[in-house]
Amino acid sequence: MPAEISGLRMTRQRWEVYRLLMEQRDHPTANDVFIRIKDRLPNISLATVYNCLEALTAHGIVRQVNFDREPSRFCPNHEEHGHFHDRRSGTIHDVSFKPGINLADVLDLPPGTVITNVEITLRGELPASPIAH
Amino acid sequence: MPAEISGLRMTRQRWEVYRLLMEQRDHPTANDVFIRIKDRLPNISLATVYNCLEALTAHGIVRQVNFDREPSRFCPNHEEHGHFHDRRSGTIHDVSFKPGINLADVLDLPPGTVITNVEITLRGELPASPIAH
DNA sequence: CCGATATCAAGAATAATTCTAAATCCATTT
DNA sequence: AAATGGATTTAGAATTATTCTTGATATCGG
Repeated sequence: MPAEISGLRMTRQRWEVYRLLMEQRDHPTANDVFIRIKDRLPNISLATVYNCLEALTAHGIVRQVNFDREPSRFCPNHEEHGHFHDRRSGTIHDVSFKPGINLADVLDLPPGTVITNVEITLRGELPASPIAH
Repeated sequence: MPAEISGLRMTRQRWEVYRLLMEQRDHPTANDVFIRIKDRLPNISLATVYNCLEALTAHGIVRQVNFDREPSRFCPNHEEHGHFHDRRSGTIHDVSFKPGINLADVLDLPPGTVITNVEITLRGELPASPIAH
């Protein structure tokens, strides 16, 4: 366990939360993390999971993703990306821009606008997998 | 008051909620609507405001907009557009794509993906108004 | 006008998240 | 190593936006 990541001192709990997000990249909720992490930290509390996720988020180590008013989900992907929620499977997928595309270039914003944060969420259906039939 | 809009039967309450959203396009929350609408409907309940907003949303007459986990906001703008939250003033502005830009063209999605819903939210700072100095 | 159905109102219930207070941990100094 | 002080963890209470429940009220077709 590193002593710190991005200036955030690592504790056992923060490290295990971070590790779980890195290993299970399906955008779990705080409660999902709480349930899954009990293998390794049987005594952790839900409040601590929230604390850890908040600390990791505040330091830019993980990203909080919201779909409408559903429970927040968390992912450790640093690339600028959006999220696609597949109605059919209920799974969430990272979506990036096509190479060379810059968000500021496609949006109609006054010149000089500073964008500090972007959230793009999509819902729909992915095509049936070409491998699957 | 029309008998219905987009297949939704208009009631006094729904009509006033709708009218308020059309007239005050600053993306109010349900509670904002509740407070503002008391002039016209002193006996309306917050639950009814929620009911009306839900009915209007379900019929595509207004749109529910979420910023992180803040209270939902509502707007009657039907154009495909995103929302920019200006940190300096706290105001929310509609943002559209530049003419000719199609979201599906700039995102890296598998061919055949069906997008049913898009939400784009931005945070940042608008430039100081060029008129203002 | 009458009955069926939809809507409204008031307050209780829900659920995600945050807060509180006490216990514990950890790094540093004595 | 013990003491100190600050950060972290824990458990449970509190908060808050929203939804649900129930009974009352309004509305529509006949």
